[in-house]
Amino acid sequence: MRAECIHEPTLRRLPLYHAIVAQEQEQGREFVSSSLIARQLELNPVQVRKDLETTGTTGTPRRGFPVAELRRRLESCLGWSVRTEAVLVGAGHLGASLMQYDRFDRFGLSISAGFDVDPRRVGVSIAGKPVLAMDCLESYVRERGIVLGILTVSPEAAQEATDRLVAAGIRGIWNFTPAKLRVAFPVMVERIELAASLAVLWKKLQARKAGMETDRLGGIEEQIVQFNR
Amino acid sequence: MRAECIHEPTLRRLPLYHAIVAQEQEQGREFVSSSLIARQLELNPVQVRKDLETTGTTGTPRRGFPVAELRRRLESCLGWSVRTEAVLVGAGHLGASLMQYDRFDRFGLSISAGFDVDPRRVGVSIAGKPVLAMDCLESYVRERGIVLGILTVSPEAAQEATDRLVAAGIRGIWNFTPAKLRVAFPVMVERIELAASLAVLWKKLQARKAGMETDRLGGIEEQIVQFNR
DNA sequence: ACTTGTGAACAAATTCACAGCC
DNA sequence: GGCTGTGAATTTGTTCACAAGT
Repeated sequence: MRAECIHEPTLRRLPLYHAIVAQEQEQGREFVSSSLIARQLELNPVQVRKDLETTGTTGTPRRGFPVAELRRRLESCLGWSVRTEAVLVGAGHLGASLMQYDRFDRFGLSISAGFDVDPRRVGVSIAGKPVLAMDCLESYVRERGIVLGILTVSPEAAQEATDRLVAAGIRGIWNFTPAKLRVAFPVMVERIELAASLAVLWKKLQARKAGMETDRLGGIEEQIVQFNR
Repeated sequence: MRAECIHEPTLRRLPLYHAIVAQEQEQGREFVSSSLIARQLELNPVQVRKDLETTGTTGTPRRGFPVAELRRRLESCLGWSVRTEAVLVGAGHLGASLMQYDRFDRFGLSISAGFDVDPRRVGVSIAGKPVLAMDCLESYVRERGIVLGILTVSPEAAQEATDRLVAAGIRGIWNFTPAKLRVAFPVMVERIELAASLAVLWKKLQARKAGMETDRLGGIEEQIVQFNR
């Protein structure tokens, strides 16, 4: 709906809500409350309500939010109801596992082909999708009007692959490499930040230790638990 | 150093700074300025300075920050200077690609073994690391005092694998599955949020379209470019 | 009781403005 | 001129407090 006014922190929480809502729906529940969701995710119920409000769903007091409608709206806000075709560049182990990952279906994402420089990988098919030679990339993307590229090449090869995707007319790149990609304006990049995630985990582990010490001294424990989001 | 007072948004940017600093160091540069980093990452230079300040590095006017020291301190804050052993559970395609991923070395992470329920995967070795049967998990973890588990099993198997890791005395779990894991307090979980990342990318793509329309009407373009972080 | 929904208060994060230095 | 460093202002995000509905 007015999906552009959902701010990023909220957007990033929506998939979590969706998982719970879907699970509750499968168990036949018709209404779900913000506090139920909050409890399971260790979040503040008000935050959950505010987030759900941005999806346009309206709950009824004493009962909660209607599960079916909420799920539909979450999926719409997440962009899961629109099907988008993507090509994947770099059909190594990581690339292959993404090509096989059937869950992308629910996210509205379908990978229609993989590309690789290595001739030994070219010609095989992974999960029914062909792995093609890099020569075919531009024509394939252009002919099919593909808008999204998934990048799972080595970091050294990342920029060149990007340039070719951009030249072929791609609009967005989902970057699984640690490289910072240089792209011209209208192309959007979203990177999976492994290093950042790991850094946060290291910090949580440290905080845990610190927390347990203050704990022994009769300190607070809630703030530590909250880390575990 | 006083790594506990680094807040999360800053921490998540540190790997980006590190990549640039390392690159500049390899090119023989001795000083790097916050504005140079900011330009490359499309960030605000003040933010870069404030972030770098939390690492304890102090720059000198007109020259910038000393590259070698800055890099060392970044690595220390990121936890890359401490070596941590991990086990990986779920040696499928994704698991295998993580076991082979040599870049984890720099992050202070070393995966010493993989575990899998599938007997066809057990016994092989990936990147010189053994893939063992799940029966051996607890004893392996306990004997070696392993603190970190990497979870790359199917979402259905995630909770059970988690319970076994926790029972074996693991302290943190790096969760590559979409499952929300239930763990007892002192265990910390950090999840790679594919769905959230993809949702953000969908939104960027929409925003791009909207941005280009307002652009045509003589609007602003900077805020859109900023998305591309 | 238990819920939604919301304005106000609060906290966190970012950006601005400018002083000081080379 | 270009740079660091920092308090203040601003923006953004979260939580509180409470009215209202069932």
